[in-house]
Amino acid sequence: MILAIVGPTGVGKTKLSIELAKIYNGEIINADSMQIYEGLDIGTAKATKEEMQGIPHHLLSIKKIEEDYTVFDYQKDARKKIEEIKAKRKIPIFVGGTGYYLKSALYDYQFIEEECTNNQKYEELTNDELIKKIESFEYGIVYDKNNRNRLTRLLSRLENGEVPTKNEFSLLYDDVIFIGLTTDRETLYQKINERFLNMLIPLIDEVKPYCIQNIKTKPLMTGIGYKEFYPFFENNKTLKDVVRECQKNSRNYAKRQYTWFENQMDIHWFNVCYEDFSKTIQEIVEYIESQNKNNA
RNA sequence: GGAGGGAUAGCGAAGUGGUCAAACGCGGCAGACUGUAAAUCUGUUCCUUCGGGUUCCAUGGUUCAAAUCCAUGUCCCUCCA
Repeated sequence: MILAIVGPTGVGKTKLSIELAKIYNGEIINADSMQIYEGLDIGTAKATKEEMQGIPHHLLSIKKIEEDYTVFDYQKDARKKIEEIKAKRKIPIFVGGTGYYLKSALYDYQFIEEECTNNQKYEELTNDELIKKIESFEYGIVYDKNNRNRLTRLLSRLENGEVPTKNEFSLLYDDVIFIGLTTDRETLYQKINERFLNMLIPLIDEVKPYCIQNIKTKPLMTGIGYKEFYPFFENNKTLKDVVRECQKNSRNYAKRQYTWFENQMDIHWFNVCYEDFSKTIQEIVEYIESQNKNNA
């Protein structure tokens, strides 16, 4: 059995994962693209040592903020972790909000080995020129004409000799149980706003050194709760505005996560009972049991 | 008390007689996703039974035609006393 706990930011995935790990003798594999990085702890709401309660956590804080890490790396790392944990006769429990990472690990995504991923050679080209080059391959590919990131990546793949395939994926493992944690939108947004306010003071301590030293590596420039602080320390924005922006970005992110999970994966959703979390756990355990019975 | 300026969709803001259900930005909602994914990109945003219907502070007027012109009123801002 492999458990995969998904859901939008701020619903309570971490808490659930640790409870389930205790019940099923599991080890947790992080599926959050930002928690991969060391030094991004508060803003990514990483589980603390105390919260982990001795449960082993994998792929957490494994990279330095100046290191690159992509789905390609994640897929390899995650699959290796599955084998390692299974070999110990323990249960791998994926937890995280990065749907793409999770899907790449558990479904049959195939990434071609490449020398490096520098797309700098395309910097000079306009989108139209990129498109022209893409079309010259005559694969009849559907592309996002304004999405520069994806155009350069697509062209890079094509020039690397890759032949595009259909976008349908199937599960690599037949014993994965997907558990989605959710709540109504209003409650979620309220939770997100509150959670950010509660982490604000320690978060400022965490981000400040990066801002002051003007360190702008990829994770710092993409992570919500990090990138927004740079203008504040340059005195171009008030703290109030930064807070509002972080909360808004988190809310928008949560929405995008729903879009992914609902349309890219087959998730069984559970409404969280915040008054009595044990009820939620109970409900999920029952579901897991029923799934195991079906599989047996 | 006197002189000006303004009131436009959830918000900000264009528009100054017809091509205006009204640019654009923000916010909201929905979607896409094969190496940046907490990223990047797309669509949509007065109501609608998709035929239409009702809008640009209010009322009245001019005109074939008004968000746009005129009158009065209400509220807001600036300046003079």
